[in-house]
Amino acid sequence: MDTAERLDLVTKHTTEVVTEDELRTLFEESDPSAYIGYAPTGEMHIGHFTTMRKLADFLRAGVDVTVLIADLHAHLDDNKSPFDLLDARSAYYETAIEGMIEAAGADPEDVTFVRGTDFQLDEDYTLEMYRMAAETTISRTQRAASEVVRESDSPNLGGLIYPLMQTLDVKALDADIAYGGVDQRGIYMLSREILPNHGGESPICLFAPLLSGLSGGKMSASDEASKVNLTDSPAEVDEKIGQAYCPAGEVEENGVLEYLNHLVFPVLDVRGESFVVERPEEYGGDLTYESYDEVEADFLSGELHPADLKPSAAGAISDVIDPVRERLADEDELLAEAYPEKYGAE
RNA sequence: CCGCCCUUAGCUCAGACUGGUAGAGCAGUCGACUGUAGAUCGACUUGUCCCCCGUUCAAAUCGGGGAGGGCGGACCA
Repeated sequence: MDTAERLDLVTKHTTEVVTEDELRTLFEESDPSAYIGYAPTGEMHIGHFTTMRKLADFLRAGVDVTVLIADLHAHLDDNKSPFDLLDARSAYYETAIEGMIEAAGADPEDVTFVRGTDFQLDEDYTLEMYRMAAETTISRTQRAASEVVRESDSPNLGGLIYPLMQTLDVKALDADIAYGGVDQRGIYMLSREILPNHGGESPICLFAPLLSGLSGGKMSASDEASKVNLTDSPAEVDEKIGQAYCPAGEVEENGVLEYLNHLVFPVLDVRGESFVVERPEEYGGDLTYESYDEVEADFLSGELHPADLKPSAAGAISDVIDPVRERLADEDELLAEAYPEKYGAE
């Protein structure tokens, strides 16, 4: 695979590359390494899946991939995970992520998993963190973390340490590329700015798009109707997609189309399958699509009506999610221990 | 260590001074209209009033104690 192909594979379905020149140089000079970090907080959903699916592209392009389960970060961010549940949630995240990588057509064995507490308590790391804390202003740190850390009138100190640690993670994991959703942009721009002053190099950044909520607007992790969960049954997926905001002929904030674009088609692509819309004869009969662009074109022209698209899209989404759901169902103690108040015994 | 303020529906808050067992907006649910959803109309639902004790015929409301959160002062050899 030549450099142009690798670049294409690595950058497609991203919203921004900082910077493309640096990335090209990186591929010409070496086999790069990339990392993505996840703080094990709430349950994983389809947004995580679209971001994670790209790891399959990285692996195919010969990029060394590390997934960081950022357990300390999960507690630092407004105590989103209780301290004594960090291990259980980390275990759940790891299994769910392995399932997503496998469902995306890659081998989870090819990915290196690391937990935050494996290295974030080391003396070198800690010492450098104190230096950073001394040399970085509160407002700069707040701005960096504003899209990631929970907003509050009385923010905790943990939310300010959060982006500093994330910056040090880049160096500790020896990652050339920092990958994540665009919500991470603020933090990694801070990293690019200050990491060179702390013994590291500015990471090259790749950002994945965030999916719109199914009710229109931003997806909210706490609003069940705005997203599909990895544990949703086909019936629940049908229900949620059926209720989704999906104006005919509009692409803006259209979650159904975004799911197809960023998750369903990339996976069908790897499997060599096409997307079939079952449609009553009354409206013209079934349609078969080989690419997302064809779907979007028909949707924009009015040829493809939302009421026909939705059930087929829901079915395709369920298919893609299914392996992950089954994996989690087989190991139901993972969810029970990670979220005892929801899945716990009795 | 001291002082002041806050805690009421899923969310933001009103009601407290002048006790009579609770309200608004948003959210949510259900219909109508659309070959989906939304928007728009129409209807509806929503509560250990932070906890305990006390006063009273009656406490979200008054008194005492406690918990959680916020702000300030003091201390600064």
